[in-house]
Amino acid sequence: MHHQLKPPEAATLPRHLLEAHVVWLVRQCRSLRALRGAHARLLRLRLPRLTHAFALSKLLASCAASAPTAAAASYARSLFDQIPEPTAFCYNSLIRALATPSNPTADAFLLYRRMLRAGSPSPNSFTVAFALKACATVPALGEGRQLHSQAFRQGLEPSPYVQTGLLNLYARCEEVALAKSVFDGMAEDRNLVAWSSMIGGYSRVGMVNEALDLFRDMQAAGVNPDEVTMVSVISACAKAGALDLGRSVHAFIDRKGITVDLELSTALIDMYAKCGLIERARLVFDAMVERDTKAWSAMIVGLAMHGLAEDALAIFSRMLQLKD
DNA sequence: ATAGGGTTAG
Repeated sequence: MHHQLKPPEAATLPRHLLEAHVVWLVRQCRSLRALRGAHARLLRLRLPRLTHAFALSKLLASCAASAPTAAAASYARSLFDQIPEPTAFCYNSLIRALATPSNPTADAFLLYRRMLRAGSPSPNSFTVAFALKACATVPALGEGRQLHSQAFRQGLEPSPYVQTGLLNLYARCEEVALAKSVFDGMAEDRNLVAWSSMIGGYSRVGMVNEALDLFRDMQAAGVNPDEVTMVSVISACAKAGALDLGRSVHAFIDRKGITVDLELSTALIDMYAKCGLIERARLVFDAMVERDTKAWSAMIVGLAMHGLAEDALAIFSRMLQLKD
């Protein structure tokens, strides 16, 4: 009954009901295409001006929360441009949507700067957190450092989302000393994301002992690792070529009931291959319910490293067959 | 009025 709302009815309904309808309609959308469809239907309702702005904001936020693609970014920009007086919420959503891997220029950062220059609306912790994420995606260390000092000046630095955003930015930029100083400053607020990000940073630069020590500290601090944490821990074992350790970490994963998802399976394949247990790598690969290009590649590269060229080519053919 | 951090191969 909700979806049968017609323009003549829309004009007579109270605003909160129209807004509820907008929320309901946007929440149904599972894809950009669906979002565009909802947009078209909302336009036909000829909503009052304020409700229309509300609808555009909701569409924009949903677009920003969808898969970070170039298409989502450009649709988000077009939505933003239709909003007469964008609020901080709108800016935040667009900054979030612009943080795509296919958007190598720091557009999100430029928009943040434009917001600052205009003087209004004022950025909040969401703005900084999304902008930091964009800088981490690029990655853009210089822009991220500017965000850091501005966040400090605006008193937004204490937000845990800003903290983890900074930590992650530095970790992704391989600035482990900077990442560590943010991490140390978090003291009481160190949550799962902060621990995972810091462990990931150490693992990325090959500081495997630091990564593994931190993994132990994390457990001592009573924070339970999840599958994302374990990807970095397994990757540290792979880089160290530490088979015994890798096996015991794998046993830990099973014992704790941590989900071995696509990413963790790929990390395990890589670890077993690098540590010399290609058959265990193959077992993990065979047990996977879905495989992406990285999973196939980890298996193929692993077999190739072990001199199993024919097996590698056989897997490659299987991969090609499944593609079409 | 509405929203949010972390993951892997070569």
